[in-house]
Amino acid sequence: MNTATETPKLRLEPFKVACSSCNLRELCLPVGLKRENLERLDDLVASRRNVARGDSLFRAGEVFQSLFAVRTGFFKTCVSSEDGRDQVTGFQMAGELLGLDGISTDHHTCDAVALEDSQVCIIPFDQLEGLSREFSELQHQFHKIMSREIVRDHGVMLLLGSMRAEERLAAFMLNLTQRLQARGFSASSLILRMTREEIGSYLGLKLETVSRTFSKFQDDGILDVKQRHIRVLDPAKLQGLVSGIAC
Amino acid sequence: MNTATETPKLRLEPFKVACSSCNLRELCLPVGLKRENLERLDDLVASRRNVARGDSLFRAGEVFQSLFAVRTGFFKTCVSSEDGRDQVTGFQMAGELLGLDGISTDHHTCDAVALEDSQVCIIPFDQLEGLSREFSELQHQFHKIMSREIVRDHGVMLLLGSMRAEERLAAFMLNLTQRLQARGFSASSLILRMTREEIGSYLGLKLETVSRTFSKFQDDGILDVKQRHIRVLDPAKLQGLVSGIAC
DNA sequence: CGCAGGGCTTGATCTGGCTCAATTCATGCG
DNA sequence: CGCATGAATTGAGCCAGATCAAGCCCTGCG
Repeated sequence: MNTATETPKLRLEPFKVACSSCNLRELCLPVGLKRENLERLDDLVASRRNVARGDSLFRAGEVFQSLFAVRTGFFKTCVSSEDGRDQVTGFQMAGELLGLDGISTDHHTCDAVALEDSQVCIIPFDQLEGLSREFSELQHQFHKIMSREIVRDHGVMLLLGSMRAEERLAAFMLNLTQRLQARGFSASSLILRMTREEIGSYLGLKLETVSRTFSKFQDDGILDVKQRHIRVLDPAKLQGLVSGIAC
Repeated sequence: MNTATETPKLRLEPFKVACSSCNLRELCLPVGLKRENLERLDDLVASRRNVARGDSLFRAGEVFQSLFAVRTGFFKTCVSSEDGRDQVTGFQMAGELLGLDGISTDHHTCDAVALEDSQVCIIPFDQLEGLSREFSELQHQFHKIMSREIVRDHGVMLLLGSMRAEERLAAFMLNLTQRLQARGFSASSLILRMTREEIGSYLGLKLETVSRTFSKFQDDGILDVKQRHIRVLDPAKLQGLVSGIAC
């Protein structure tokens, strides 16, 4: 059926993508690993899992066994309180790790939900601990990743604890574009994978406030907003808002 | 001068407190360590540092070299944004670790300030990584501690993102009493080491709101508040507020 | 194609927590 | 001891963002 568009096979490509040849290796767990140790990591991170949009990768309460590295797609994580309140704690894109919260009690403490069809690499945690006892670079990189998550969380606390709606959304958009840029995407044009309500939950705002603030940024010539299609027209003004300039 | 109250010296006590004989070892880094490995940890955590009330243990921007375990006293950590906004990200008491944020960039990203005269154990981080490559129990316990910090941060995000002032203060008081209780203190009577402003910063509220909410809890018979002396009269009502009951 | 339903926008109104301000209280210091 | 100073309380008024409500847009499905 597909013969007309058959791709040329110049060399034998491994069917699965290994860490050692993954284009995310400079963002993900393998950072700083030597060639030979990278191959040991390949053995460990041997399997992958597809998660369809809307499905959850894991849920709070489930037993924790593995970390997951996002290969493609986009996730949100959310915690919920006893009385059903829900809080989005983060959005994860390619190269970012999911499941770190589960180490503390051997059970996941949040839900991870795919916001588009996604694929993750499965990293069995006991094996990761084993390998990181052998390679100090892997050990250190893993510690850095956990620490980075803590630092990120502190930043979100600062945002939630002391910023106004406009500043929160500006900080959010800036963070998103920076992370997309680090992955080779345009810093000025993007498609939001999450709803206004999910953004609102993350930023401690109601969806109407998020929507209104987007509209205001549009009026101010900072963004061009067409539903989930966003164009950043004036990144300097966004930065200014976050820094408290243009109060 | 003190001869009348001289304590009997039945056996030779080491002058310094070692991890292996520390009464916090069930809360701190040594959890799960075997006897013989504990002694290796003693060598690593060999020195301590006194921090007077109001002084900082470290500041954002300083080079990160060591973690610190609170031995006695009480700390706050706070991050600040470019424009000088300040956010308290946590309060730390005996047995809790400070400095985890520094691993990610080799520089501290927050200030740690003693809220009363305190003493910390110094844990050189490269040595900790070395030892945790030898002992998987130490490695795992350290990972659990980092993960627990992430889980705690997510809880704070939930609080900041979706709770009302009363619920926030109730959650805060409950958390504080539980941690004090785990350390052998009364769960019903405590002295706050921080100001209303610091509580407010942590909870995303203004100091006046914190003060008013304390007064309301007093009126409702939930707490007895005399400045920084707090008596918990009705822990069930506190719990109810957090759980969204008694709306 | 038409319609259902979820997501988004926008308007009107309300309110919890903020701001500003005045006192009181506790503590440490000359 | 008395005073200075920072911390806490309390009141009055206000406003950013929540809530309630209506309508629009886009997508997918029968």
